[in-house]
Amino acid sequence: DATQERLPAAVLLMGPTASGKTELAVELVRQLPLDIISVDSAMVYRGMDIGTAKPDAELRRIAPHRLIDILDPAEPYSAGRFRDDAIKEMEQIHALGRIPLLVGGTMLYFRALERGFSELPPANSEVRASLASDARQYGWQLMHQRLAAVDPESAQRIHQNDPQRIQRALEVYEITGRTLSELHQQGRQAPAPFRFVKLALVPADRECFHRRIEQRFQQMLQQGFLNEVRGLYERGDLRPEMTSMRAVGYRQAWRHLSGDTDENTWIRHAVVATRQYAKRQMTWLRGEPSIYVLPAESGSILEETRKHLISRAVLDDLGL
RNA sequence: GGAGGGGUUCCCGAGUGGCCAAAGGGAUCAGACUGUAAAUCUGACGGCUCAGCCUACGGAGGUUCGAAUCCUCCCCCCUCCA
Repeated sequence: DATQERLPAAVLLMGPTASGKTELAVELVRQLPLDIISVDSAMVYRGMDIGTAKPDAELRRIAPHRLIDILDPAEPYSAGRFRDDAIKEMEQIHALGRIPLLVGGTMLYFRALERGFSELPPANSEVRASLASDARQYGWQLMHQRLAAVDPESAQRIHQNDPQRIQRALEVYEITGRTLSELHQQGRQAPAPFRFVKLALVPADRECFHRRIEQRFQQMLQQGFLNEVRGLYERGDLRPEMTSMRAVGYRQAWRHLSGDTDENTWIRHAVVATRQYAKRQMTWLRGEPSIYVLPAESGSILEETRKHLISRAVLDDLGL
């Protein structure tokens, strides 16, 4: 832990959607030598602004966000790529004599940064396509059995109704000739070479929070969210199964635009999906070790956060 | 006024004498999470002093060993005819 202490600090600000992360981050940046890196699997996409609650141009002039708008929605992104990108950005920020502030809600990305992954091959679209086509023919139950034959350990861990994970496990085996469980046993990448100070914005009152989610969605609609998605829809090259178009809100709007749902229905579904997403994020947060929890509704969050950062000696390595 | 259809657990909706605290779906809650993660999946889901008991299928009675299911009356909703 002594070596750990010598590492430069990096601040992680986590929290479910609609908990006020961006606001807090921007305020912190105004007062402290922090530079923001976004930890968000949807904000990476250009042209997905309203539905991702991306900070607007003015906010970003005051508080630049890295890893926002780095991809076209037709391109895939992944946790692995995020890890590489984020470490690069963190090192750059450190080299400038500043401290990285990683803000977002994509919990797997935080996890990837802190704990790393095992040596696994990245996604391979051909292999995935061929597995998907097998699955269409035989059903995922049989695919799960196929997995059990080569990698019983993973098959036991992965539920037979979980197509995404079955596919991934089979993909890894097909590409490497080695099983996922075998590769897991060989350990993980090193954590990013930083000392993480973790903050979480967690809503204390669930009912209030749900109301807030609903209101925020209504706001997005007023800002023209549906038109934003219509623009993407009409490009013609995007498809609903792309990672970008599977994002909450976009997915439901897409279905509406293709005529599957009426206005009331898609809006209702989008709000529900947002709540459910937020709940999953909070499940991650509860299990997160050594995290400093701030009730999202509290009025003095900013002050409290500052004090905590100072007490954790975040600013010490800059000699502040 | 007449002829039909209907009122089921938070919502939608199946159930037509016992196997019904009641299919299925949704919501909600809880959980999992190693390169798709705003994804994908799992569990719980009337209450309790929990191998049992209590409350519950619009209301009140009745038939029956036994009713969400059958009968009577009442209340409410929908469609059509007048």
